[in-house]
Amino acid sequence: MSPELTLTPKQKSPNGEPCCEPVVYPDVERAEAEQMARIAKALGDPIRFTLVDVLRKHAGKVCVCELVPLFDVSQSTLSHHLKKLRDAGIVDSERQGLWAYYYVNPEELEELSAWLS
Amino acid sequence: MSPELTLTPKQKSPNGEPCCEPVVYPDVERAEAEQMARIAKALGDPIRFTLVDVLRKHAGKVCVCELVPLFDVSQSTLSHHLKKLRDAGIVDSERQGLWAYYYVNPEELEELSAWLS
DNA sequence: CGTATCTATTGACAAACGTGAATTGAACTG
DNA sequence: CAGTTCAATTCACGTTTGTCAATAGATACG
Repeated sequence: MSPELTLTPKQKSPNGEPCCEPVVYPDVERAEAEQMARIAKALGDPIRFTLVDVLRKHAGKVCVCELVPLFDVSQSTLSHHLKKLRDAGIVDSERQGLWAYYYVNPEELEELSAWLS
Repeated sequence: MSPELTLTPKQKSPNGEPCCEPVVYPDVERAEAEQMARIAKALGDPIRFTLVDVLRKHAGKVCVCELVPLFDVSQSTLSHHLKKLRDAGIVDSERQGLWAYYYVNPEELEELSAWLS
C-alpha cells in the first residue's frame, strides 16, 4: 500500500557530527506494520470500537437487530461500520434466515495485542 | 465527540418474537471507548505505527533527524505524523538546542493493551 | 551580524471517511 | 401471491486525512 515505508539507513549529518545515538530502525516489518495499522484503524472509531467490545464480551453470535438500537446512528451507518470491521477481518458474519449474526474473529486482534504487550 | 454512543435498551421485535438472546450492551463506557478509539486511530497509519514501534523498542529518546530518513515521506509529513502521535498522548517530545527528541509515553498504550488482553 | 541547519507550521489538493435518506435484495408470513 | 421485515447497498453531502512545497522559527556557527 505504501512505498513510504522503505527503510533507508541513517545518513550522517553534513557536518559530520551525529545528533544522537547511531542508528535506529523499526522492528516490525513493513507488511506487518501495514496489517497492524489496518486493524488499529478499524478500531479507531468509537462506534466500531464499542461494537467489537460488545461482540467480544458476548460469547456467542449477536444479531444485528440487537446492535442497531445500541447506537444513535442509522441502520445503514451501522451496517457500514460492520462492513469495515468485516473487511479488516476483525469480525465475521453469518446469515440465518432474515437475520444476520456477527461475531469476533479473535485471531486478528491477537497480533496487535501481542505487539502492545 | 459523538452523541451517537447513547446506549438505548433493546426493543422487542414488532411481532413479539425476539430474534436472539435478550439484551446486549457494551462493557466499556462511552468516554472510555472514545479515548481508546482515539489511541487506536493514532496507531492506524503505517508510518505512525512504525514510528511508535521504533520509539518503543528504543530505550531512550530518539532525534527526529534519525526518524526522517527511515521513511520515504517529506520532513513536513513526518512532522505532521509526530504531531498526531503527540496529540493522542502516545509520545512526547523534548527540544535540545537545534534537535527534537521523541519518546513514548507508555501509559497511554496501556489501557488499550489491557482491553485487548 | 549573516548564514546554515533542524523542526514546525501553513496552504493547497485529492482521497478517504462518517453520515442519512432512499433503494434493493432476500426471506419469512399470511 | 402480496405484504412485511431485516440487512446491505447506493447516492449524495460535508468533514477529515495524508501528502508536499513553501515558509517560518529557533538555534548554532562563522
